Amino acid sequence: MPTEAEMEILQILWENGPSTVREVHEIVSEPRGTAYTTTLKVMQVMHEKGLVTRDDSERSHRFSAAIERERTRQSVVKQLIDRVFGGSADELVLSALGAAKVRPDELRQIKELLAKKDRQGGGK
Amino acid sequence: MPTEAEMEILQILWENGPSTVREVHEIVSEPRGTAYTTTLKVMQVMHEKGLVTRDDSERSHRFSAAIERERTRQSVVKQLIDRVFGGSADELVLSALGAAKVRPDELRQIKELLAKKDRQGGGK
DNA sequence: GACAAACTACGATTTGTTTCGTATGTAGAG
DNA sequence: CTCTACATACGAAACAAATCGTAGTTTGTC
Repeated sequence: MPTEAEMEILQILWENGPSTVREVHEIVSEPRGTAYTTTLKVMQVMHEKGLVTRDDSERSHRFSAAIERERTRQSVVKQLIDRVFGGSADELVLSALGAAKVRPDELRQIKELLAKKDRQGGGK
Repeated sequence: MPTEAEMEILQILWENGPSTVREVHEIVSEPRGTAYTTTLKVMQVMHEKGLVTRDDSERSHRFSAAIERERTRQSVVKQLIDRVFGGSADELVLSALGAAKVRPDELRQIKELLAKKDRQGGGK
C-alpha cells in the first residue's frame, strides 16, 4: 500500500503522465518545501516497491505509475471503510457527501450510478 | 489526527461507550494478538493527546472518546479526498459505491440525502 | 580537457508509531 | 498479614516513513 508521500506522487503521475523527478518535485515542493533529494528518494523507493516504472534511456529518468488509479483508489477506500466506518460503505458515502461541497452536475452523475446499481442489485 | 491503532480503539469506544483497557483489549487483541500492555500504552498516549478522557475514580480506569465520531470521520474523509482523489469529493463517492456492496436500504438513505442536498445547494 | 550545472545513488538522521518487558501499586481471599 | 491476581506507569526496542547531506556521474560549453 502506498504511503502518504507516495500517494501524492502517484496522483501527479496519473494526472500528468510519465514525468521526471524534477517535474514532480516542482509540484510537490511548493506546499511542502522539501529538498529535491527527498522527492528523488521517495521515487526511488517507489521504484523498488514496484509502484512506478522507470525509463532511464535518457539522462533524466522518466517515471510512470505502475499501478492503476482506480484499483488503488478502491483499495484505499476499502481500508478506510473498515478502519474508520466500521465496515459500512454507505456511512462513508454519507460522510463524504457531508464533508465537501458537491456540485450539481456531480450530483447528477452520482444519481445515475445509484440508479444503475439499483437496477442491478435491487432484486436480490 | 488519530493513527491507525488509535482509530481502531476509538471505534470501540464510540460503539460501546466508556470502557476499561481490559474491555478494549479483549476486542482488539483477537485479530492482532498483541499484549495487554500494548493496548494500555496506546490508550495512555491517546490520553496525552487528548483523544480520550479518563475516569480514574475506580481501580480500573474508564476511557471515553473525547472527539466526536462524525467530526473525526469528516476530517479523515477530507484528507482522503485531497490526498487520493485530487480534491474531488464526488470521485470518492463514486469509488466508494464501486468498492463495496451497498444494500438497497442504504441506497435509499443515500438518495434521500442527495435529494435534500439538491434542494439546498442546487440554486447556487 | 576543464568547468559548471543538473542528475542519480546512497547512507544516516529525525520523527512518529507500535510493541513489549519490567517495575510498582492495590484490592481481596485466606 | 501475606499471597495472588490484576491494574497502571514507564522506558526502551523494533519498525516504518520522510528528510537531507554528501558523493559521484553525465552533459554541454568554452
